[in-house]
Amino acid sequence: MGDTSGLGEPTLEEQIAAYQREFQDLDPQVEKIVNALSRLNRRMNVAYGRQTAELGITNADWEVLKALVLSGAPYRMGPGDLAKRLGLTPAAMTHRIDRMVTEGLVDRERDETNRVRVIVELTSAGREKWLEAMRLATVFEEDLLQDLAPDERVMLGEVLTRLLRRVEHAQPDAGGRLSDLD
Amino acid sequence: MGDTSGLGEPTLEEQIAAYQREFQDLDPQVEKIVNALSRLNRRMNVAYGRQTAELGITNADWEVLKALVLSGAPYRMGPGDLAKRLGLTPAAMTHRIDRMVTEGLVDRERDETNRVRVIVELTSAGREKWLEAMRLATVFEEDLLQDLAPDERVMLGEVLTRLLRRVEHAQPDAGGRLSDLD
DNA sequence: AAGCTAAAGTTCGATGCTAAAGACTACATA
DNA sequence: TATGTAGTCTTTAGCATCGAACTTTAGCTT
Repeated sequence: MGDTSGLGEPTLEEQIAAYQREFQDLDPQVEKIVNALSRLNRRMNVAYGRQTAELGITNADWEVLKALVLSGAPYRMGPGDLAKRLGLTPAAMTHRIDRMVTEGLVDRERDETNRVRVIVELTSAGREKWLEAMRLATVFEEDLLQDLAPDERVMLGEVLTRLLRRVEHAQPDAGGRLSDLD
Repeated sequence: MGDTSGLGEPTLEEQIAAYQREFQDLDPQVEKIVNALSRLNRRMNVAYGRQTAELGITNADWEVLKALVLSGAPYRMGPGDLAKRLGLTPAAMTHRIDRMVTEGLVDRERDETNRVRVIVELTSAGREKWLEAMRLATVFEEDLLQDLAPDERVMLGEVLTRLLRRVEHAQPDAGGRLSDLD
């Protein structure tokens, strides 16, 4: 008992209560924050996934496009750098690029100055896809934060970056195999 | 150039600047919050992954143990319910349970009252693993929030649950195939 | 009671990932 | 110039996942 919707997921409050029932020495305030962060992130990823699907690409594609665009003009990176940036193995990057080349989102060519290197370059179609995805994403994000007053937004941003600084300092960029960048 | 550490990841500030450079009509405040949320979550998952690895289990195992424990004594669920709870297909659940049975974390038996059903039950070893994982997790979580004053914690919890309520109301539990529960 | 329908779980084929091995290129050194 | 060495990408083998087909069981319907 206690499950609100069928079995999909208990409410956050129910879940915290269950944690307290099964584990002593638990700070409900901490658990509330941490679990809300996780859930929020999952919901955001679901939303992004819907939007990219709507555009005919995958979240995986979107990540690559994002990395290329954010690298700045002329929107070129090597597969190895892309892999590091996205937290993938180079092997996975090879296949991902294979697919994206056939989809026309990026071009792959050999670096003529160093023929062991490969250059992945954003196509104009790829850049356009990224822009469309960004338009959808920003609408969703603005809607998500709609209920927050301006000063709450400032405060939230400040607190989150403080947490981030703490955890990034603690684990100074260990090759985190847990994708889902930014 | 702007990249702080090799290529692993730009700082949050650098990234926001890149977004603004490549995309007009962007609210940096919103983007800061959203990107901080994503990064924070990824770092947390990396940390949890290290801890579970330390205990000789995977994050996948941990999710299943969590669902079983939080379901309350006698810590039994069907594979289908577990799959819904974790956002997996029943097929994936079958294999995951196979592995966890051989690891001694759960037992699998047929339901005698309805022989098409299967019951997955937490073993005492499984419960003990979950408790150990929780001990590690709570230490990490408390450390993460260490710099937050009590009133900041209250505020953060309140704001996050407000965001969560908004997004959960918007997508009322669509079978989000994006794992990483709670 | 026989057969239909729905539900639960497993099996099958394909995809994407990792880790490790392999192939190729550039650069340094002798 | 020959060769070792490091770096970059690709290939291979193994594993987890998904979507869909399949098997088994329970409960209805007639």
